[in-house]
Amino acid sequence: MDQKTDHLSIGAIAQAASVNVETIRFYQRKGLLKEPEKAYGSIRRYGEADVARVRFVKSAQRLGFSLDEVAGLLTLDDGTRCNQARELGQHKLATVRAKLADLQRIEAVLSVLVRDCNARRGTVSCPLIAALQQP
Amino acid sequence: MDQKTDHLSIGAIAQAASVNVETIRFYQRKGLLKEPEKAYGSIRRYGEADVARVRFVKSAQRLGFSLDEVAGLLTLDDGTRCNQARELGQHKLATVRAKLADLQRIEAVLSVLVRDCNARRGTVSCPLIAALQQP
DNA sequence: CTTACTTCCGTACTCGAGTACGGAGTCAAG
DNA sequence: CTTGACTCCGTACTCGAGTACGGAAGTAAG
Repeated sequence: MDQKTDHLSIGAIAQAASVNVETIRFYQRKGLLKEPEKAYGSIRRYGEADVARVRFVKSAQRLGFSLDEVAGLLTLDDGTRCNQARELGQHKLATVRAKLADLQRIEAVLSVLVRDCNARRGTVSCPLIAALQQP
Repeated sequence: MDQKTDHLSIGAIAQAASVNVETIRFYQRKGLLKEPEKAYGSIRRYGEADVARVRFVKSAQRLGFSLDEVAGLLTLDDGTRCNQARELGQHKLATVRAKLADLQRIEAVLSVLVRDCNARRGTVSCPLIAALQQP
């Protein structure tokens, strides 16, 4: 990438991306992050692009993507094989929309349960628990 | 619980609750489900209450509760501590809503990316990654 | 130059949520 | 009463996503 911005040690990139140093190394083993060359028998240096990449992994992960899926999303960043990338993007979009629908359903159920819990205070049994009893 | 309805073998309860036999045994080891006594050197029998309990675990799990959290909910099952159950539910609801917001953002970005993929050829940076930089 | 942190790298461990295995014992149909 | 399926139980394995450990080499401040 941009050579002149590759100045961060592994500890610095880890801190910048709010992850553990070991996590950086783990991602490198998984192929999610390249291992930069060590200049002159020295230590590896990372740049802002690497920080962004790690943050991206973490963000996508919070949305329920597995690391393998994130790896797939990251190939969209290539820019050189647009057709394959678009195809992959379309597939991911479908799964995103499915997850979205699931979460919306869950949100609806949970919010009703929590609200009823408030409203029916004093009633014999707890509606949240009762509601979960039915399949 | 109700003795006269305790007639199901472990295979039967597993099937009734749509889980694996091993999952029943796993839940017993976790303390999520009691291990019924075996009547006279025979096999263990389960009742409808046990089926309901397993289904409860599965339902709560689908709402994003971990098994430990489900265990917590189950101890509140006497119905007298609705407030505590509500608090657990509220906390879950907050995390679900956070996920929803993130997911909606990536849905928007991903759909734009897919639509503009071909037009975007040659562009250096990836809007997908850019979109996930915030929080 | 010394001392105290970092990095490097491999291997190994953790944790959650199960699944699989294998040699008993038990049950139910024929 | 035998045969085949099911149960019991312990142990061990899986898989994803990291964390921890430990010795050797590199680096930065005094």
